[in-house]
Amino acid sequence: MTVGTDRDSGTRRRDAAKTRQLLLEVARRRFARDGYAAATVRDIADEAGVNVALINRYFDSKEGLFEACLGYAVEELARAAGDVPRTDIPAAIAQQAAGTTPEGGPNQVLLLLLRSSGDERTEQMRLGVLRRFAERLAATAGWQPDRPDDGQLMLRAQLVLSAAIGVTLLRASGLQPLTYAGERDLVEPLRDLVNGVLRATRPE
Amino acid sequence: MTVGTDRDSGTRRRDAAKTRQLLLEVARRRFARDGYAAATVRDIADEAGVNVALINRYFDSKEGLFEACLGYAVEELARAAGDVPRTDIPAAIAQQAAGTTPEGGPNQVLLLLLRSSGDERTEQMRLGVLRRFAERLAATAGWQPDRPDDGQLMLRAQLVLSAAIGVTLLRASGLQPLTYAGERDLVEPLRDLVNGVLRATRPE
DNA sequence: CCGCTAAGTCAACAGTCGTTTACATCACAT
DNA sequence: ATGTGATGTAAACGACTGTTGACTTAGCGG
Repeated sequence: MTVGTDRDSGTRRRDAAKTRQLLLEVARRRFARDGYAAATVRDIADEAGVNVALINRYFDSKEGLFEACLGYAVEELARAAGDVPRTDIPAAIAQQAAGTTPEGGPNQVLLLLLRSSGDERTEQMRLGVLRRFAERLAATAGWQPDRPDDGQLMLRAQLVLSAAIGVTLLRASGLQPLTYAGERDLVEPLRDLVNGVLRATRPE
Repeated sequence: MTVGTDRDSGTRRRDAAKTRQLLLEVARRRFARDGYAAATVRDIADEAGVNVALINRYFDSKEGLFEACLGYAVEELARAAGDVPRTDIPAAIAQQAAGTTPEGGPNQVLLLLLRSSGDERTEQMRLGVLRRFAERLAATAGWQPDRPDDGQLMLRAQLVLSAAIGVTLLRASGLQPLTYAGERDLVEPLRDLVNGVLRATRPE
């Protein structure tokens, strides 16, 4: 083998890229679930099964680790938004929301977008993603970047975004039946919500 | 005067009830804005202009202070819900949301409902308020406690609650134009949202 | 005026936080 | 096989956390 000998085939006991990735996965879940301040680097390192010092080695600081998590969220959200055929927003929202469970399910991207570290630069990063996301939502209702907007469309788009984020949060809180509603249960009500907010004042 | 002499008329330099109240007000704002973990007892005490030890004297612990804040939120929310004529939910939501500003405005009750201390008992308290709030919302759409619900109505009511909480959160994040939208700007879009979600499948 | 209790302050405690430094160990090239 | 840089570990640092006990002082009754 080209990689070092080990009991497990094809894996190395020491792989910087792999442990870095592992730290990121754990940190994303912990930051999303507990928030920045409540999530400690020791907890993250322990759950990842590595030493605490590696966080500072690979990410400089706790803040750096959080920023890396946020960067991942940005990419993931851009990727998810890119797949949406621009007509079925509710389905996309339902999918995102459904991926968030109280146990810290597979997908907590939207939750991460709400956690704050207090750092100004990270905060701007966060706001930028939210703004772009809202613009994309507004575009589905006829909003255009150059054309002067009276603010109504963008405001309504941000209202939809609010709902998407609120659903994710309340699901994480364990509120029933919302928490244990499947993706399919969420699509229809969300469609009514989006239509109500965005199509209500649509000119044509 | 029956109260002790002081430069300010009618006020005492030492008043347990008053300082307790002052601590509560500051704590509510700090907990709502920064979350439980990030808000330190020293910061709260300093902003209130009193000594840190008084927090433990009056509220036993930081957890006790947080619980007291949550209790206030419960009362405040019940009071606000009591005034609503049960027909104009959107206006009430808009009012609550409008009271939340990024600088930590006059009203952060909904924000407080999302902050978690990790304590199990406090968590149940939090969930209880959310549940009751959702039930009240569902009732406006015809839901009744005894009648068996297929989950649709309650789910949709919780969706509205999600939107209300999401708006409050995003406003606190500083997202524009949502953040600087007045109460009057919010009412119409919120009405469309509530109608879209709750009236869409209404039988009659 | 004096004393006693309530109200508030002060300083320190033990624990935990993020971070750093010095050391050990593995993987690979030579 | 062996040295060497990359990878991971252990232990400690100072700062900060919530909390506590002893102390001081204001306010009221006598």
